[in-house]
Amino acid sequence: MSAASTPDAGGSRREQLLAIAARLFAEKGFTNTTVRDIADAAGILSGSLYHHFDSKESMVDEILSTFQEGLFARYDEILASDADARTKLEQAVRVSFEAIEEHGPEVAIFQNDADHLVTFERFAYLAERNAQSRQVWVTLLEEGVRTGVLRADLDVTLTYRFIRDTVWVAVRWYRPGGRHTHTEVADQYIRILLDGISS
Amino acid sequence: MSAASTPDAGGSRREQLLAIAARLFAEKGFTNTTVRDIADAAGILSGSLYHHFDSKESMVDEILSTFQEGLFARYDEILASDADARTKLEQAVRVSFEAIEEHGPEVAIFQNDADHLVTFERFAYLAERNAQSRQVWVTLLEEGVRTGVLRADLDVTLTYRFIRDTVWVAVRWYRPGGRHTHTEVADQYIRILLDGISS
DNA sequence: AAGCCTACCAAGCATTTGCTTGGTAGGGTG
DNA sequence: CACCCTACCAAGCAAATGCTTGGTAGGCTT
Repeated sequence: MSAASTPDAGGSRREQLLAIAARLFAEKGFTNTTVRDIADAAGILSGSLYHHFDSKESMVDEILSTFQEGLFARYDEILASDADARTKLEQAVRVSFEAIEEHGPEVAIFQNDADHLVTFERFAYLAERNAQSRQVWVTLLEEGVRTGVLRADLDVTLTYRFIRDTVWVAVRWYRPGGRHTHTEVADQYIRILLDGISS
Repeated sequence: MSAASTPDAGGSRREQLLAIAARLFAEKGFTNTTVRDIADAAGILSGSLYHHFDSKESMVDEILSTFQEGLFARYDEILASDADARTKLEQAVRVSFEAIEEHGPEVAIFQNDADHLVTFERFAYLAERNAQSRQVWVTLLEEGVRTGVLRADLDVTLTYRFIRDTVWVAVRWYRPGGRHTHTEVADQYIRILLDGISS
């Protein structure tokens, strides 16, 4: 096999630059990160970025769409499985914390900048993904209520919002290699979500 | 009483401009809101803002410090009361959702821009307030575990993060006058937090 | 009537921003 | 050896940005 097209161990130059950009976008926000910031971090001049990408927008576009494609493929797997609602709910939570572990910058960008980006036609798919995500959680919650594993008096919409927000906002403080693994965090979160903190 | 200094029903001109700025900062972020945006929304030219304020920074400074002063006064009241830990925890949650109801823009600004602002010396007090907030929740949780109203195996630090994030992130979707009052949202949240969603 | 204060306008300046243009060095291929 | 491709540099442009400066209109006080 010829390694001519991707000579670097860390992926193609294009992928390296996207990883650098993702980290900066996550740290400082999309609009607050300049193309000069990205170029400096990569050790090149800002103009040189335009050899690889059309625009700053196309960078964040590729970062987000690639990430979401992978994430929703995993959600779909869970939805399609024949486990009970409680198990599927747990799996969805675990997959989310796994995404924070493996794709922290992408999650952070989506959390911080999606509202702004979605106002451009180019990023309309972000709104669709949002609706899709809502569908995943609401479906699982309703199935849980119907099969009796969740409280019958649950406000499904409100609960969906609590779960969505709590899971993803963890990207603000979770750091790989820190005091807890993402699996431990997911376990604790699932315990609180299902059984509460009361004794 | 002379009404010479505050002729307007909606507060002084200064306060009006701060309210306009707060709304825009919350919507688009601090750095992504220009002084021309604020001036346009107020119906004046951007230069005229500098008759009222030293800088864009001093606007967000006044917005955040005023808000936090009021919020932490309420937390202190709760901490000083002689109710049991569970009641105090509930009260702290209710006060937080009340803040979202009454000071949505301020909460949103703190959530979205505090990380960035705190890198300037001028906003060092934001980090202190953060530590203070942590102290409030951790104190209540530890008291709850000690007095037996909360599970003995609770990871207090992790639980604190879950509560803090879940409560404040609600500012992203909660809208006054919407389908639920802030009191109803607080009730549902407390129920989930304490008892879980499991049947 | 004189002076002062509040609230604003009109114009512009220095810097930063995303992006463009024309060019070059090095390596592989026919 | 001629050709081409990838990856970059050097220089700069138009627009946007925070903020400054000098001035004006209207009301209140003395």
